[in-house]
Amino acid sequence: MDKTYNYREWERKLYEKWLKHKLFRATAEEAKRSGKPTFTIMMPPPNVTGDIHLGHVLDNTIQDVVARYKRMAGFYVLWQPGTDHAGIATQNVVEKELAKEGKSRFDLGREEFLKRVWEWKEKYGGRILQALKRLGVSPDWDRVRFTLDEDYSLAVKTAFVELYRAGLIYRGKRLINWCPRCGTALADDEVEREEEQGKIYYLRYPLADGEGYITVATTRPETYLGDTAVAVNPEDERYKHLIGKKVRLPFVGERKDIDGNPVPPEIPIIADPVVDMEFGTGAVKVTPAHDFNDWEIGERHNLPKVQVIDFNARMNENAGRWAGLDRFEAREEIVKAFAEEGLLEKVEDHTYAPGRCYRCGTVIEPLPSLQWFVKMKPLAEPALKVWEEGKLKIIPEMFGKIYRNWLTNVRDWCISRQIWWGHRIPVWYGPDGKEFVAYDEEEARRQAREYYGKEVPLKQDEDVLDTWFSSWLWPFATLGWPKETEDLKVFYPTQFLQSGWDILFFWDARMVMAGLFFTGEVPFEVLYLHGLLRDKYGRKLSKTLKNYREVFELLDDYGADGLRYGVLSLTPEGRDIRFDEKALEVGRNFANKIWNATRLLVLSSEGVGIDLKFEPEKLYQKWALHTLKLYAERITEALENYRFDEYAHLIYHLIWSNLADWFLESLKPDLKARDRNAINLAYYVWLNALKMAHPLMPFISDAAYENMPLPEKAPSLMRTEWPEIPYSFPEEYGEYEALKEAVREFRAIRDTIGLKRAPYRGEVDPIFEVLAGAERGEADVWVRLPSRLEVYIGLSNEQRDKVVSRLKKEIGQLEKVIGKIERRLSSDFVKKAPAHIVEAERRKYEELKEKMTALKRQLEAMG
RNA sequence: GGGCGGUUAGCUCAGCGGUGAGAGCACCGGUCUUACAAACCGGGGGUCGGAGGUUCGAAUCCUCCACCGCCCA
Repeated sequence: MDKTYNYREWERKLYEKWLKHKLFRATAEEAKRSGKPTFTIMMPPPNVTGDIHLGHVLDNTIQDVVARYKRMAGFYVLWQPGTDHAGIATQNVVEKELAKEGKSRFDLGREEFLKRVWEWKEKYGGRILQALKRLGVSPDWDRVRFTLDEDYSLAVKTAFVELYRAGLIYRGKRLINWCPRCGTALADDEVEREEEQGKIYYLRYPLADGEGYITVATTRPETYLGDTAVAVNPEDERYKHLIGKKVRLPFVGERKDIDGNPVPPEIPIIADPVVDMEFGTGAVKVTPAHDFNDWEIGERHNLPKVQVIDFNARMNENAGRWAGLDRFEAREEIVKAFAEEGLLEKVEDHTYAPGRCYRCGTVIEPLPSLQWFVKMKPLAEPALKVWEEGKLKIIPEMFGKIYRNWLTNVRDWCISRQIWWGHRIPVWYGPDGKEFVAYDEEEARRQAREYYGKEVPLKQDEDVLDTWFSSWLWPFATLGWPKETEDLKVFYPTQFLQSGWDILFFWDARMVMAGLFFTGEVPFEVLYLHGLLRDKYGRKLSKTLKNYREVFELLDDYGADGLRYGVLSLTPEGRDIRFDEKALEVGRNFANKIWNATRLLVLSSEGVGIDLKFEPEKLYQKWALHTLKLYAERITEALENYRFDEYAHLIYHLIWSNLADWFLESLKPDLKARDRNAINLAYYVWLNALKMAHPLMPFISDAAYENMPLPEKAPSLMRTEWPEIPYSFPEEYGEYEALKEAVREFRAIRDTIGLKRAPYRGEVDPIFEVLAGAERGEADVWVRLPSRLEVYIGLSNEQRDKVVSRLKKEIGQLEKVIGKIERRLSSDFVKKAPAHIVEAERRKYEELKEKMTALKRQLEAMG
């Protein structure tokens, strides 16, 4: 074995081996043949043209831990991988490429453009999955699905048609979030808001009937051109007398509303209770066509809707002299015009939160537009119910409340996107605009023939569906739905789904809705949400800040296991993760520790027949077996409860702090003596520890396993059984723990004097000598260790003074504790606390008291 | 405005009613002890955000306050 663990080489070698043995493969036939219960995990499909980042590392480490653990625990595991077509993001990437050639997608036309995107996808689409392999993850790569696969497209069309026929999809003219850069509508949750510094403008609107004006405050003066009312609070004494009067919008001629009807520049002053009297002047301009609140007000008061900004974010013909200007240029010009006429009262700095496109950051423009929507209420209610009834478990619990809050307030979902890359909406229109919803054109034609009584030309909707409209079908569409496949029967519903909390609404909640609606099943038993990775200062990881390193670099520097360990051990339950490379160092060192400990075992047992047969004899051996058992129980529990950070810490503590630091040190004399029984016991202990490390650190554990001369071996630890340790030695465990305490105290005293070895006296297991650096011998004084065991360290007269202060300190501490227990034992505690607690407290008191007397006597004897 | 969290050692976090408050990192001192210096041994360090309350017992439960953060409008 090499002196240090060469992870690069082993990672490559082992992954090849795992693939060669088809260890990740999962088929319905084999699942049935195995007779095992199935356990299905759906990989959140990464963006097909995206690059791997730390979020993927965390995502996939968690899934791999679960997948490998469940396989070992006796389940037949399917981990379904795949990628997502990420409509807007991918289209953006290709459009950017085109832009370099000076072209737009319209220059190419739909068909040619899509060809280009597919080319791009073929070229780069496998990249992210390839990158995941370096992490050592174990999904069934033979089943990779893509949301634009032919089968998958059928699922999407079916979903659309079924929802439409159930009356849950409709087309309507609504105010939607429009990204002028991406040129598409967005769903509400695709809009992000963050506070920024802006300005608030106070505009004077002259009253129509003559003298005076009313001042409105706005952050978006350019939309005044589309104002159709001024609203005040009905309780507002300042404006009560103005309600019902009209103002005349300056510089405005006749305008047309969105239905083409003329709208005059005189607009009413209306009263509406939503108006905040404290904000600005207490009077607000109402622009129903460009603001969601105003849209609502408009609906209530039957106001016309005047659009003044077009889909390119330019002012339209309703803007009169400003028509054709960009909306922000128009703002400047309009403010200037108001100022010139003395209609600008003032401008103040103002913090506000404009909506921005989550894909490109452009300020979104609310625009009235004809779009397709999904009615969410009827889908949300059952999704909420299954959680309330415990049929869906959300971990950590806190997110359940957030899930509930969202589902309770959910609004209709705008699913049409004005882009080309995606699932084209399966709707065809007749010459009169009549819509025919069908799986394909042929069926639409049939419907049209029936409707019109003759053949008419049909035109398919130009738009595509929101990507989430395809990914919400992922748990069953990947398994063949709507066909009734064997896969679906065997592997669905699934057991475990994990994601970052940021897509709880986008994806997780919607999958529950879709699962219930289309299959009548909760699509997964457990929804596990983890936090988002941030830098060590708590900032989001971002390309512009460059506050992170590439995953490949981290893999090179720390190895896959180091990265996996580091990321998982950092992950607190539910909260965001402050990423620090230091944690990866810990992981890398841990892997190296495992390697070296294995090396000790292997090198020191050459020539000894390993058959894993042994009899627990010595104290340290029984302690080790008991420790192994304790940790196996705790680790299993942590994994069963999806407490991954705890799992990471437990396995670290077992292997390093217990087995390496104590067990292997205690074993050394027996190794030297080539004690066959001791060595086989050690192999047993070590093998089981490696098994428990395997889900988190598959490479180093398997590398160690490969190096161990065992009678028979599986192709990977993943194909071995999860440990259940049938040994229990509570007595000896306690005894050895006391011995550890004595060893530490002996070492500490020896250290303060600066000795490498020191004489000792007392009844202890012989291993004490090895561990403590103690030997039988003579001394001037014998000092009792402040341990439960009666062990003495022998000192010369000169040395003892150095120890006195240490003893005094220990006595002081003990006194405090004893005092506390004394008070407790003479209080109501004795009467009211449960008997076994009181009993334990009494025992402890006696023990400490005894120790105290011994120490005090000792101190006196030393003068 | 509605909802959800957090505040424990210098840092990141665990502990979430049973009792000298833990881990890793950082820090200080020592060590080439033949698996490992990516290591070993030892050490210092916290009035568990504040104030009340419940309890025999509170970092842990309740109330209020302060500060920080997230989501939705």
